[in-house]
Amino acid sequence: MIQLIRGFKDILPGEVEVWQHVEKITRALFEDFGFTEIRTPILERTELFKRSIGEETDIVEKEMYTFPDRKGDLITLRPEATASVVRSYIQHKMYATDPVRKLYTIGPMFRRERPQKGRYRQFYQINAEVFGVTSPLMDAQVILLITKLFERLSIPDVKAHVNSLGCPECRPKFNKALEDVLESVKDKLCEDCTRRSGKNPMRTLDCKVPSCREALSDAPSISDFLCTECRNHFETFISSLEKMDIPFKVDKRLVRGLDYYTRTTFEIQTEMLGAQNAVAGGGRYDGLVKALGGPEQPAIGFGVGFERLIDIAGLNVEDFINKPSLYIAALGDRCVSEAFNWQCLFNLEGIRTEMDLGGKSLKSQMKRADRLDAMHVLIFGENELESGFAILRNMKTKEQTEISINNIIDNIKKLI
RNA sequence: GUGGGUGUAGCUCAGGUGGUAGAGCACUAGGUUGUGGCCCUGGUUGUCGGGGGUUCAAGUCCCCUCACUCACCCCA
Repeated sequence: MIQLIRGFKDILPGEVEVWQHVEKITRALFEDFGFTEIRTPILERTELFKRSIGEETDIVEKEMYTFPDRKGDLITLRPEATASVVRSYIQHKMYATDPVRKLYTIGPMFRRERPQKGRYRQFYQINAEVFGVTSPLMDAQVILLITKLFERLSIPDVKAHVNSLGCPECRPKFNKALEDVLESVKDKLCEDCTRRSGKNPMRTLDCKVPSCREALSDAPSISDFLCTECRNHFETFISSLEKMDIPFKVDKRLVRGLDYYTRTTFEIQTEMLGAQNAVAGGGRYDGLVKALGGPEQPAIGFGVGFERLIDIAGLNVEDFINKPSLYIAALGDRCVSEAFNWQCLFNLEGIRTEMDLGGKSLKSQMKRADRLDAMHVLIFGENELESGFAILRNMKTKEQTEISINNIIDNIKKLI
């Protein structure tokens, strides 16, 4: 037997209904906030991800599905959505008609990591990006949007963690100060942190190894190094979160794994996912559009892990499954072929109707109608064919009524 | 990439110290010659994850491998 690929997953009937429900809620909310959908390819030139996410990141270094196509060009299954959306924004010169664009997309991402709870090699993300707005008010609105999404999906116990990573003006000063501290405690750091110290010192801040946390307990905080503009930006952001009554926590150790972030970053965390505590994450990336060859346009965006969302949403599959409203139990060849016509007509009228074409006994047809949870059963055998009246049984009340076979579609439409 | 746990019927799982595979549920047929759920009776289903080894004999012991799962790492 051929099995699906490790870390990949079938979404089966039953689950799909829940997915559709979550998508529906998401689209409605995002569109109310002025977002429009964009769909980009899942394959892009490898270069795009290297330049946006960063060469030194774990994603690019060891998690991407990259391979040469038949001409030898290196292409990659997208590990995240932002790079593609930015590419598309630039390529189609969306900034020309109106630099302010609010885009969302829902689709699969691919990362070759070891699978575990809440982590798949193909996973779905809801993504939203806002281009062309510098104001921190937009940062707050983005958090509001995520918070409301969770609220509408009745997701309990999530908390927004927020931080500022500064900008190309102030971050180097912070990095310098951090590097000095790292240098002074370098013999206490774990192997990973030693490596990070040189390449990406900020990432040592979210190391979970206790000895590293201890060694870095009085490491400088980025908030002490923010330039005036970044500080103002962050403060306005915080105060507008407060004004909107959005619960959040300033988390100075919140650093993120992608290089393109500037200023505001955030993560929505939960205790319900085992080791994976982030359901959503994102931030501002004011330099990325330009870095990828576009004009200087600020941007902010986030991704929500679809599987993780569904994991903690506690939605009942039963509430979403589609039950037939009518089951036709026909007996004998003549009745089956007549009933078959009716079934087609009912379906075309929007009345979901099931029947058995295999010549089964009435008892077994009733059993199946029961299993499918059909509301009504239409019984139609030789007796009914002769009398001209079929029997309609209500499966809940067990009430049975005779229905004239002439105009049976209309007669039944009136009753169910 | 590293470590732990688990792989037996469609599902949930039994199968001391090796002796040739079971239960419940599900499915199906009948009891009820044309009426579902409850009850009763019968029936179907297995490459015991895969490969190799030890043995007269392996679901059981040994080796290898694969998958699932949880954790590290990282992230959605």
